[in-house]
Amino acid sequence: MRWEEVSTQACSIGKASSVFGDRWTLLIVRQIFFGLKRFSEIQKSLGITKHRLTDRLNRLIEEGLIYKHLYDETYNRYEYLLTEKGLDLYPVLIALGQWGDKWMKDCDGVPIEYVHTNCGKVTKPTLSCSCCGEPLKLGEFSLKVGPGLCEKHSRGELEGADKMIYEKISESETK
Amino acid sequence: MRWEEVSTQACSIGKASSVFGDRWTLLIVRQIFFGLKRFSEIQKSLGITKHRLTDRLNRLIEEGLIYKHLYDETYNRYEYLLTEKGLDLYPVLIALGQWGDKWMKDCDGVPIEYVHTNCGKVTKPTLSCSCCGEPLKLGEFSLKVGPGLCEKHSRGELEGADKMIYEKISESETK
DNA sequence: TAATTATGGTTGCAAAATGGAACCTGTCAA
DNA sequence: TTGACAGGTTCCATTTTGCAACCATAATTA
Repeated sequence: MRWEEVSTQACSIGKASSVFGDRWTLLIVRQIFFGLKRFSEIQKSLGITKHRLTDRLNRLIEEGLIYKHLYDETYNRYEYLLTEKGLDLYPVLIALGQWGDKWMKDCDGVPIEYVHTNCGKVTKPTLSCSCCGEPLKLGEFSLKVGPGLCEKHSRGELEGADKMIYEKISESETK
Repeated sequence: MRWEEVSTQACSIGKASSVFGDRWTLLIVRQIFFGLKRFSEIQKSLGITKHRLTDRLNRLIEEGLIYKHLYDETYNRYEYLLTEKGLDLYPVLIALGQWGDKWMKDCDGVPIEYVHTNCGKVTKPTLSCSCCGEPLKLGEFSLKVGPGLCEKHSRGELEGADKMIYEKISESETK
């Protein structure tokens, strides 16, 4: 599979990866999420070249994750803001942060904490079941072929990664 | 910041990104997570070149996310398995999948579903507060400078992305 | 008034990462 | 003894990225 084909996968993780499978994109989204909205802020903070940043911001605009807002007409200054689609990445950013906090920590402790406004406490966000609300732990859930893979399989359209995922998951289901 | 320096960030999302900031690494982890353990399975399913796959697998071993297991001595066959550190990425994979399900879906529906063994239902895993158990929605949590950033700031060690994140978050805290 | 600085870029070229294809070693199966 | 498969390695072309210089506009400073 060439890189351009990655986005054509049925698997949602694959599709999402096609947007974030490069050095900077996720870090740029992080910066905007944390409040760095202007070109120069993002560029200086990440040390990414302007060239590359222009490229990535345009890509993110094309993908509908951010939009450009002219906030000062006389100065002609822009800020980049997250759309609903972009904002909705917060579980990914938080999950990645939690993983980093746990597995790549240094001696100074957690760099950023999250305060749940409703209960007022510092929280370590956890994945939970949408039905029963219990934490979704490893080993307490199983994978299942969904309608998306199933339909494509019956039409004989599955190939590559999707096909092998289909096979592995159906195999594990019958066990 | 050069790419090699990304891993030196205090921010956990940055550190985590330094492992996954390339085209294939996260997809490889996904394949192993979904049950594709062998070199040739992963290689064929992703269509990645053997060269690149060797590279990425070695990197993942170095980082402690996977290990190589000789499961057939006479044939000299290996499988790649996730370590605890690698398995612990499941919330990231699931969160990314949920985002893709929502924002990059096609007409056939969700490709993969998760069944919560405890309650028996198909679940859409959600981030929840570790203290009160309520779903952690956008706008219902705030960011806070944690001990990691705080210590480094008082020692004057913050720079680049970390420094600007520190400033933005302290600013939002006082508001 | 002239020179300098800040923002938000673009352009051109060198360096690094990636992809494609061929090749290699060990084992088995026909 | 030929072929096939697993699990790689090597070499080279293509693509992506990084670096540095440049540009236009507006504001600030000397």
